[in-house]
Amino acid sequence: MSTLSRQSTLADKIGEMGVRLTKQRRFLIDLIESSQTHLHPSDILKLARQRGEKMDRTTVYRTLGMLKEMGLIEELDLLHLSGHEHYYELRDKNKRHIHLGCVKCGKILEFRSRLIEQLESEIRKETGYDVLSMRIEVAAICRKCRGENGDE
Amino acid sequence: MSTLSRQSTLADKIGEMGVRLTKQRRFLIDLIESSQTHLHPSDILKLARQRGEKMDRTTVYRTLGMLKEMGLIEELDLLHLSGHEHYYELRDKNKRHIHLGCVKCGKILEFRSRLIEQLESEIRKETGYDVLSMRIEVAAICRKCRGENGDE
DNA sequence: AATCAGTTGCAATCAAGTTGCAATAAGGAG
DNA sequence: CTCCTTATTGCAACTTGATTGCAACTGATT
Repeated sequence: MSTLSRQSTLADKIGEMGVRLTKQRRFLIDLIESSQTHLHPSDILKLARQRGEKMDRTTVYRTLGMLKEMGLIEELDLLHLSGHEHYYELRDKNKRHIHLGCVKCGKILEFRSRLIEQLESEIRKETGYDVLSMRIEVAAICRKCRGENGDE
Repeated sequence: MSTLSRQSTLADKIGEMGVRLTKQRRFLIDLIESSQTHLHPSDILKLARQRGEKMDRTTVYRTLGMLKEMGLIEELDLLHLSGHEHYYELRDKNKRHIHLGCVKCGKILEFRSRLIEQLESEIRKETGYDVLSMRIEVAAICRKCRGENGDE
């Protein structure tokens, strides 16, 4: 499940775009491609250091910014349920999804629906805007937290 | 179009909740209720100072935080098209809308659709989560900017 | 192997938002 | 209308997330 388990699509794409594939970029890309969770810059930095990679905060921000500009990753706020950092995930144009966060326990659930694509094409049709990306974040209370305690 | 043009619903609600209605809160509430645009903390502070109100950054943040907690205003990121500040707008439960931002000129368009309500009830039904608020922000290119210049 | 523009790391800086606490003022009691 | 209590404000210091300028380094092409 790590670095070489599958070909890095991002690395390929980046190479094609004439961008240098440095050790740091390779590490960050592998991390995002293999991660099951939403990562934020300090996560990435911490993981890099744990694995003995040389990596600076600045590089993390710059690389994430670049990947975002290229449309390869998606930036999330996750409703700022904890801190104000941004989170990042691999972009998958064919599988738009919603992030549903519980304001009590902080758990993030991903939710898919064909309504998202419908909404997107409605926007295109009615406004004439060219949609690049959509961010749908929902603040909610999960069943467990609702059951446990009415307030707090 | 200003302060007294209509009764402040927010001020009433706040009064009912046993919260002190100070000069600063009154000003901020009036401002948000009468504003046609999305305001961020430094806008509010600047406007207060221009009108000779005594107001501190801290108070702006605290008051916005309180109104947000009470569910009376909505917090937006507007995709961070300019800076990382948060924007605020009056909450209107019956009129959920999307914020559509042009990544080139920065213009924000509001867009309504019955698909939003459908999406919300679908989430409730399928996940069992109790939805408190939804934030839908779309990065796009407006017709004008697309026409003018293919890249940049 | 040599080259060199693209990248990185570091230190300094910026910007947004928060905290602790003394001074102030809202609004109910008398 | 004045007093009193306590919530609220303003200020200064601080924290956190992100950015910038620049010298040193390195990937990849010759």
